[in-house]
Amino acid sequence: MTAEADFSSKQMPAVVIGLSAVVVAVQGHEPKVFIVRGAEHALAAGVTSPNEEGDALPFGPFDPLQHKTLEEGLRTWVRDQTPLSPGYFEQLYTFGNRGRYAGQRDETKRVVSVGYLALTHEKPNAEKSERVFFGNWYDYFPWEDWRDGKPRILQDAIEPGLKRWIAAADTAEEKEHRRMRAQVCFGLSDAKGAAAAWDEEKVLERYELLYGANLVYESIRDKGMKVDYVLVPGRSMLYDHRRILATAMGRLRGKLKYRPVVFELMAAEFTLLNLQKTVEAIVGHRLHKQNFRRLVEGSGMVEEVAGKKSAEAGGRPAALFRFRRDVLLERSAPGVKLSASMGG
Amino acid sequence: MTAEADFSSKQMPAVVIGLSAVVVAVQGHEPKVFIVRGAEHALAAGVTSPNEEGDALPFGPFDPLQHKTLEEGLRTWVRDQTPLSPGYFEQLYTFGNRGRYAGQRDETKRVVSVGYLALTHEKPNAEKSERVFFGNWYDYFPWEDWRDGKPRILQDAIEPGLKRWIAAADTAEEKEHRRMRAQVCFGLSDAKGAAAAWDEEKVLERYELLYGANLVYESIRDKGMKVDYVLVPGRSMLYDHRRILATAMGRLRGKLKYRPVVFELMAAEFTLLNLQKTVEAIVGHRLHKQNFRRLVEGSGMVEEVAGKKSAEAGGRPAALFRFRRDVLLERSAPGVKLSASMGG
DNA sequence: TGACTTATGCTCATTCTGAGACTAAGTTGC
DNA sequence: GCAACTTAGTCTCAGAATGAGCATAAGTCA
Repeated sequence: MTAEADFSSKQMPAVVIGLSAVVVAVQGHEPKVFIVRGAEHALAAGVTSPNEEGDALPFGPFDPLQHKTLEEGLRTWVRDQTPLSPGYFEQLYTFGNRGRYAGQRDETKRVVSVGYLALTHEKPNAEKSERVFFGNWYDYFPWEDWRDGKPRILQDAIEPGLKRWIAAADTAEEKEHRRMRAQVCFGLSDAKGAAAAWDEEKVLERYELLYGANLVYESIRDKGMKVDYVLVPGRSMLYDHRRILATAMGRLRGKLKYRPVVFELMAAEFTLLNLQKTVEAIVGHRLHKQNFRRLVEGSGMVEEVAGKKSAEAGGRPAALFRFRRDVLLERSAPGVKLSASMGG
Repeated sequence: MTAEADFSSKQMPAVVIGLSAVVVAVQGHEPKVFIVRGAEHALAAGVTSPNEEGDALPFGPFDPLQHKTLEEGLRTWVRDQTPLSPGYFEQLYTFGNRGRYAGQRDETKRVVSVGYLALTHEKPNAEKSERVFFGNWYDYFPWEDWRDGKPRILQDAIEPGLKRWIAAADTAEEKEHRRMRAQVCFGLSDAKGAAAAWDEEKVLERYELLYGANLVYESIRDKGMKVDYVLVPGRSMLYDHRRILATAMGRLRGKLKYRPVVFELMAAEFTLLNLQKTVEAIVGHRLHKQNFRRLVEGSGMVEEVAGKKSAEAGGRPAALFRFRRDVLLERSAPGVKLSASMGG
């Protein structure tokens, strides 16, 4: 036991801190992430080879001289790279794995990336182009959307892929270990046929499992492998950005349940169905309408607005509600409790 | 909107990543943190002036050449600086505030610190010395221990201090803002006398408020101030380590409720009272015994062991239980639900 | 006007909680 | 050996929260 921590030694290699933002909005009942696409961006970042192209999150390096805090640095990059001004920021996680930052050939310049979650309300007319746009987050994680029942991709691609991976284990012990992980993450039924439940918050765990099983593009890319089988469908991202997105999705799905963060995604006034659809978009499954209403109204987090709304599809016009901002300052503001319900 | 992220520019100042560990154990029904004390340690770290001395967490810099991941680096430092081998690690938060790393005079060498939480079970005979020991975490946060009712320190020091701070606001608006924050964090009663609830998870928010109100030593130290009033009692720590500890306490208090992490703090076999006292030590308030038992037994997380125990104080011997490790692999393993109860 | 759509109110059985009474099985003092 | 005390463990009970569904209200559309 020797304490020889030494911050001052000259031989400590420089570390660059990368800041990435998962900027989330819900448009047309679909969860969206702000995406920056293209080789220019990658080139500007100086960490990829020129022939790499793909989707990325808004990101940039932390500059200790300019930015007083990490979050301030992040806000600067978001301001520079997006037309948005999210009202909510939250730090997610700091990733420092070697080899997880594709294109980074120079090992002496290690990038550690700090991921942030930002929430905003943007109407669908927000700036759109080939290079910069809001992408549906289920394009990157098709297996996470259970709103119309269990996604096909699970039977069609993931379960076979995982079974192949399990079978390829060297030892019986390793095989059992893989089986367990698959069961916990994806609810794969075990030997006895007992299927585990799907936990919608385990987004990162599932992605990491697919990465470890070489079933997503990033694992192939990072390890420089060639594969002769078909990868699991779903868009990939540059660097470790899909992992950061997975972290954001899991975190947001969890946070929703105990903090009133949904309202950051809503317009100033909204109907309860609107609110429900937004929550459903995030958590990826449907809710029981009447109970959702009871919960939200009973929580005291919203107040009714005088006018009515009808522009929606034909049907009885819904009452408009507004978030009571002051509850943020009251007791520990609760979230939106939710319980699965596959039926409408 | 310009994307000019540039990771490769030479002028980007070097950033050193500091890794700090909050290693928690519960001994004799008291929550403990592993502390490294002394000027040598601070000197070795090269970031403080020689005349500074105080309590610190085990910590050290992240070395990108040696450590494959941040967590691996942290484990190395914990191994080197403590006699422990915690079974549970979790990343807490990454702090990058300028001026929050005391003694750091050289602004070009900015330290960003990544805090980790580690849990371990250690009997009270673990290595003890003046320099390296387990300290009661309520020594650093006396106002967080409500096990014997509301701590005196709140009326005696904190509430007067906060009132002074509120009164010292420049504008009426700022005054109201301060009042609100104090109310939310500390349950200070508002103008109408309505007292808000105490949320045991808001440990960090409370510490930050005291820091901002210049009521703890660290705020005075970091800003180089002189004060003519008495600070709120409670041990301080070097650097931003008390803030990291606060983060750990809040996180652990929250996590306890939805993940079975308490068991990391327990011996292999334990009585239910034992388990309850451990939970109480962490969350800082008492629980209803019968209901706690009902919950734990009903959760299926523990199984009874054949033998009985009696070594405890005189009374009926309690049954011994053991954590069912396999539940970690089952569905989303639940935590220990708990509800306040001031009575035994 | 009738079919259809969405909003909103209400009921009901079940489970979960918080609180407490009560019984069981040891130890300690005399 | 017995009274007094201490901790363990069972059981009850009322009220709140939850999950599911029925019924009615208030619009649109053809």
